[in-house]
Amino acid sequence: MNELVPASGRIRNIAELARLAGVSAGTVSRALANSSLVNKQTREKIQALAREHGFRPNQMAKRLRIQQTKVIGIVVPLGHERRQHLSDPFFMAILGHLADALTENGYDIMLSRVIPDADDWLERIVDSGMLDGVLLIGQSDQFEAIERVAAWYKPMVVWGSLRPGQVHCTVGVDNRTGGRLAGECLIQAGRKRLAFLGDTLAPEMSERFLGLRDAAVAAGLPEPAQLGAHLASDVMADEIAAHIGRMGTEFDGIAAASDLIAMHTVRALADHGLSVPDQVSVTGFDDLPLAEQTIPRLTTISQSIPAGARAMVQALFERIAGADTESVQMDPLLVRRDTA
Amino acid sequence: MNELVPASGRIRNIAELARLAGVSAGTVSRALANSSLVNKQTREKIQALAREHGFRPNQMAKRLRIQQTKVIGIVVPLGHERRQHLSDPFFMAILGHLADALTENGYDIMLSRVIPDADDWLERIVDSGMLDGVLLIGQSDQFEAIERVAAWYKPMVVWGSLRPGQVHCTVGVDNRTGGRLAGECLIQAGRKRLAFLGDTLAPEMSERFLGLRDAAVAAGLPEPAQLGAHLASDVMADEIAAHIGRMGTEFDGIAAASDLIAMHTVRALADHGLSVPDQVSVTGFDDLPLAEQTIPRLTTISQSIPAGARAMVQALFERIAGADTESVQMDPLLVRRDTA
DNA sequence: GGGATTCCTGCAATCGATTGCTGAAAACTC
DNA sequence: GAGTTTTCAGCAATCGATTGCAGGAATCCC
Repeated sequence: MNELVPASGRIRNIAELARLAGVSAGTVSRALANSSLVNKQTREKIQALAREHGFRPNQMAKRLRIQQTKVIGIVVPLGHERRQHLSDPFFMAILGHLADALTENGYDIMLSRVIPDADDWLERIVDSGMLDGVLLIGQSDQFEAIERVAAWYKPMVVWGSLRPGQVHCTVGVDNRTGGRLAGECLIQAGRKRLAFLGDTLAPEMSERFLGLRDAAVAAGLPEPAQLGAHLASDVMADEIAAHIGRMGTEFDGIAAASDLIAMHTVRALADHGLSVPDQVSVTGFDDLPLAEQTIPRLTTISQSIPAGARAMVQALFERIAGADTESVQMDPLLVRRDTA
Repeated sequence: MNELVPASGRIRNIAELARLAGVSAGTVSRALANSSLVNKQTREKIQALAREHGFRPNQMAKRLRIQQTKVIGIVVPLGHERRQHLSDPFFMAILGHLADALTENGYDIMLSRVIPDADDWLERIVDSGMLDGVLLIGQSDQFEAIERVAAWYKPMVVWGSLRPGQVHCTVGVDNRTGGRLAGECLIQAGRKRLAFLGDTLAPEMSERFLGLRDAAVAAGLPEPAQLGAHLASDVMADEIAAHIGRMGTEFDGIAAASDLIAMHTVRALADHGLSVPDQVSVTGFDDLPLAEQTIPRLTTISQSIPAGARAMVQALFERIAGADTESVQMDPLLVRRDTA
């Protein structure tokens, strides 16, 4: 009967299915979209045929035509940390929540871990024609590049800190206040020799340090030391161990730049026979789910990751719809547990 | 001069750039691809023009034409665990390594977290025309669905366990042996009342339990208990705490189904005044980077995640190239630390 | 200078969908 | 039964690239 259609083999496109059904491609397209423009019986016949042959229309073609990809890019710029993995737990935690919110709304996720060597890395992503919008996790040291793109590309929301006058829309916590809270907590615990453990290249991080300094200054203490620690997990542990080994009991209050750094710090202190929180107090930053499960449990500054992810997605959707959204700065919260 | 081209505004496509350069669209396409088919001077002129106007060709169109998307789907089926997040640390760890390997080879990553309610969830992903290949993390309870698709869709590699005669290509660790190693470790530590903590719905997990049972039987011990624990992090902690609270000192050797469960277990035991490893021994599974940083450090079964990720990507590339690849089963390794 | 090569460039088909427009057939109105 | 409205299917343009083929111009060879 149907010598026009390859008897075996799968149906490759809408035209083949159309021939099989004895209608035109346009009709098939409408039928599969369940459009009332095509007669109910024809519609159901075509749908049944599609099901039977396991045919599904090519999304690439659809999206090209529609000019709407239903894909959001989630991008982690690793300008200052070339060796950091995607496996950074903070990133992973927020990614999980972003993925939940986006998939619920019918969007797919394209993941890019970018090491910004070419200076148009963000333009390339944004301009690829593959994305309806972009979520950036962290500003890294790429503030300028982000500003440049934000000037003309609206559907982009960035997790990070807010600088006065910036163009791009950020969602984040007030890192300076967070740093201050950590400092105040250490000071209340009677600590006087404070240190900040973590690199300060990314703006978020340097603000946390400044907050810690604010607290120290307000309490009449000397300026805290700043000890670098990379975020790449393979070297972080060693670096922290080296710091702890070198400094001995020079510091008695350590504000870590992240929960992960704090965990490593507690571990390294234990290895040197220093007990937390009896001899040294330690605070983290992020309040990852893990922070509650370590022994001792981590005292930390909560970023409210689920709320942050929701805010990012909401702002992004508004921007995709054409609105202009303000940046969101959430309040950090001190979560007192066992390490400070 | 050029009234054909919108004086302001960005260049939207190759045709506009062609008009600007005074050549045809085809030539622009070739020039941007740096094809030697176009004269060097024209080529450079066009490239300069593209740079100047910040023009980048639309990837969607290119990929439709090329029939090659340079996108790999990474999919986590959550059949048995509807509430599990992407933030599961094991998934995140392997995702990090997969992302590294894929981006190095010029592929983008499309992330899907799927709750398989419709039974053609995998067909829909594989058939979307958006992907050159698919990596599945975990078989969940979807063995049949995966087999069905693997019968006709070659470029797919699955992290999980190997059943005799299966069609789909897996990479994973010998989970049964891993479970046995954990059991032997507990038994060597003098433990006699063993329990497995974790759900056994996914094949990987049930094999780990069977391995533990093998070890118990071989040592003449009674069959270990199996205590369910969901992988969703928000309920896991409570469930584990409840188990520990209920069982008291009924068990003295606990093989956890994952490092995360082990961490929660150690924490819950500490909350009940039970010391690890003095009173109870605990083993994990996965050997996540975290396992080394907890206090006490976790004794666990190593899955060698980096090697596994590399193997998955390599097998996938071979399959994309048309080859048929064998499943890979890696040897698990007992990593003795402080909890058993 | 004539014929053979080489070098470029443009034309038009193609990838696989969607959708505005046109008009034939069916249904309805009076 | 003529005229009007509604329903539904097909045609062809479109999204934005890539690429095989054809052929004109330039170069080379003798």
